[in-house]
Amino acid sequence: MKDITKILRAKGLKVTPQRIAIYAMLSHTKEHPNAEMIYQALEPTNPTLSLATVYKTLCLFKSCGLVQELSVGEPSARYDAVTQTHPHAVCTCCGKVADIPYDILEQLHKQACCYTDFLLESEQLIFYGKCPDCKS
Amino acid sequence: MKDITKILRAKGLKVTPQRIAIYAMLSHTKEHPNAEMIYQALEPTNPTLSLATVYKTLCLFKSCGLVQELSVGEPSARYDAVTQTHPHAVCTCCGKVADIPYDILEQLHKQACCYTDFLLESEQLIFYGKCPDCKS
DNA sequence: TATTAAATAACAATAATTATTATTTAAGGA
DNA sequence: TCCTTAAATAATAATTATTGTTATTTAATA
Repeated sequence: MKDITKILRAKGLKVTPQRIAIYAMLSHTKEHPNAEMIYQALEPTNPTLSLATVYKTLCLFKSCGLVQELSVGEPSARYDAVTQTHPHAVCTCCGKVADIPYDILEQLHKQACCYTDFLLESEQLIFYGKCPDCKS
Repeated sequence: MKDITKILRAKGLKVTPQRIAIYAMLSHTKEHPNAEMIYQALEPTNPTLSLATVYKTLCLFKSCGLVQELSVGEPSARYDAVTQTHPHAVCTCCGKVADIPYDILEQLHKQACCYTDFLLESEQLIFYGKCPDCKS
C-alpha cells in the first residue's frame, strides 16, 4: 500500500477525503471492483460522493501509477491497487476476478488452474507497447 | 477460413448476405477491427447495412465460435476471425493490434518483442474459466 | 485568516451497445 | 415456381458506461 499523500503532494495534487477513501477501498480489496462498485461501497460513509468523481479519481490514479486498469471483457473497466502487472482469472459465470502470481507464466495454464482452483478454458494475453511506426 | 454456410445451416440459422459479408471481411483482415470499422468497410458495397446488424452478427458469430472478441482496453471490442486464442500486441500510441503466435508463451516477452518489432512495456494475461463456486 | 487554484457535486452530453418493432427475406414445402 | 413462415434486417429508440461542463467548495500556502 503506497503513501498516497506523499505521491499526490509530490505531483502538486491535492489530498482530498474522496481520494483517500477511494484509494483505501481499492487497496483493501481483492475484488477488482469497477467504478460503480467503488461508488456503491463508499456512498454509505461518504454520502456526498459523486460517481463522476470516482471516475476522475481513477483516471488520475492510473496516470500516477497508483492503480492499474483491467479490461476483462466486461463493459466496464476493473481496477486493482496492485500495479505490478500479473495474470488474472475471470469466471465466465459470475465475473469473479482472481489474481495469479506473475512468476507463474513459465508453466502457465496448469499452474494457473492449481493456483486459482478455477476450471480454465481459454486465456487472453495482451502486450502493451509501441508499434514499429510509433516507437521512434 | 471456415465454411460459414455449413456452420450456420447446421444450427438452423439463415445464411444472409450481411452475414457472409461480415465474415468475409473479418477473415481477410489482420486489423482486428471493431464493429464500427467493420460497418465502415462494408457500407460502400452494402449500402443498406445497419450498424445494429453488425453488432448482432458479431454476437452470433461469437456464440457459434466463428470469431473471437478481444478487449484490449479500448472502449470498443475488437474482433478476430482466428478463433484459437493467441497473444496480441497493442500499440499504446496508435491502437494497432498485432498477432503473436501462441507457442511463444514460453519465452514470452523477449520473443514477443522480436516477433512484432514492438517496444513492449507491459502485458495483461487473462485466463477465462469457471471459478470454484461456478464450476460444479 | 485570506487567497487562489484545484477539486468536487450535480448534471448534461457523448459513445458504445442493446432493445424494439415494422418490414423484408431465406428456406423449405406445396 | 410460388407460398408460407419464422428468422433476420433496417431504422431508430433506449440503455449503459464514461466524459465534459460549470458553479461551488475546499486544500494548501502565503
